[in-house]
Amino acid sequence: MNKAKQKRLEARGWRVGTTSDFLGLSEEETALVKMKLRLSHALRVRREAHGLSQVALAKRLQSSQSRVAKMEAADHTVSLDLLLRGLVALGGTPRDIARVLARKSGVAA
Amino acid sequence: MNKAKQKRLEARGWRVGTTSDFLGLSEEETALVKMKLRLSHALRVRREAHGLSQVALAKRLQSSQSRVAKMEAADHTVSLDLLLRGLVALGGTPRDIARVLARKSGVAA
DNA sequence: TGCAGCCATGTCATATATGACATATACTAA
DNA sequence: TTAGTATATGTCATATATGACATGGCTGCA
Repeated sequence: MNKAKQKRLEARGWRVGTTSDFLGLSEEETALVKMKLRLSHALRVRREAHGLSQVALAKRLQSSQSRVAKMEAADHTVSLDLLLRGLVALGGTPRDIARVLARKSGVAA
Repeated sequence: MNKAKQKRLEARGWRVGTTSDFLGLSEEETALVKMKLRLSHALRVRREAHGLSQVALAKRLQSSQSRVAKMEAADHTVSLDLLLRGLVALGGTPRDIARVLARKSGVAA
């Protein structure tokens, strides 16, 4: 179980341990993981809202299906950069993306 | 003159050409550049607010002075990732950072 | 039974970002 | 002047992220 999955469970209300530092997550690491999870979740929600498959989004991004899958899984090999580019490719504006980052639960569209 | 500097001038009100696509910036590229500029500006503002030199911040980030300088210059060799890590290292929360992304002008603290 | 579309996951060669270093400029104080 | 501090900028070896590919699971449909 890696940190990302760990954090995702918690974000969905599982309250593993004391929410934050179950495994040695520094405060700064948790902030980054939190952002990553929000972005990756929003990516999936929006991709589906657009009726696109991972393959279709990958084409827009000049990337590959496997990478899109990893993006949505908040894989540790995926940068925040790439997630931001993904959201932008789905029509997200800076203001949109700001809302995603600020939101506690990844709401729709 | 690269795209970043181009965009920064414009953000400060220079209105180079027709603001946006003076050089062939796609809409998606401008969104990303916009975010980068807001983050880099916020980084400088906050670093100074904390009374830190670039060297001091670099130490916190386990990076180097030159890289911090490039971060604040929105250099093309700097990722959004690194900028986000920089802001987090200065105490920025996801919500804080969201405000930075949404803001038109990089306000303080 | 296929078979096709969609997604997950692992591997790998290469592209890109990064820290470190050198060096330059600007400003201040002695 | 010289010295010290802060910042800017270019280069480079290496670390990391990326696209591509292979493969497997799952669902629905012929």
